[in-house]
Amino acid sequence: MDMKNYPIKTPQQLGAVLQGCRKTRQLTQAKVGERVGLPQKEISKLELNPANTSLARVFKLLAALDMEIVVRERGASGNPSEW
Amino acid sequence: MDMKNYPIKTPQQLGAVLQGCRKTRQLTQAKVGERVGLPQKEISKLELNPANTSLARVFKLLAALDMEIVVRERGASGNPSEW
DNA sequence: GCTTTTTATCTTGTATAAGGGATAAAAATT
DNA sequence: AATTTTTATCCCTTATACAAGATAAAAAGC
Repeated sequence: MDMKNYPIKTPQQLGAVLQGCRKTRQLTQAKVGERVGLPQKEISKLELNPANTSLARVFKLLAALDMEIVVRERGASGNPSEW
Repeated sequence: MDMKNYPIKTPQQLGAVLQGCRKTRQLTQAKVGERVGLPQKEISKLELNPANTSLARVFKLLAALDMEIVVRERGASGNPSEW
């Protein structure tokens, strides 16, 4: 399952995708944490249980991974139900 | 400027896009708040100053607007520098 | 199997977001 | 321009995310 262009509807899905991106880049939680100024445990929490983490934090992580997001209507191309 | 497929790199950009989606649907902050079980003022804050709002809240709002997000590498198609 | 690395989970203290309630300010409608 | 609707901003209390520090648990490497 490709992480790319995967439609995300829940915090947990986002956490999983961020974890995938980090692994793709061969980075440890500690390394990423350094980049964004967070302790390793916070990266862990963000990947596993991100529901209550702040947007600021998420966007910092996205930047560190050279990623961005796009908002679109549900059911647009890439929807699993069409795969 | 079209909200659709607009690359988002900051919480504020996301807030603005969410506001745009809401207006497109002709919904007031109060109406949207009803849908997601939040008072109007919280919607206001989320649109204007979303940095410290939680993912859970954002995804609730996305659902109420029938939207989803996608994560992708920066500089992918749709990047303003290519427009 | 043992060691090292990586990730997950505790505790405690502190800062701040959330939410009710109220209201000011701004925009829209007539 | 007056009224109604919509949005932004106060106060106050409560709940909880955050952070540091420590450590357990799991994975990877030898």
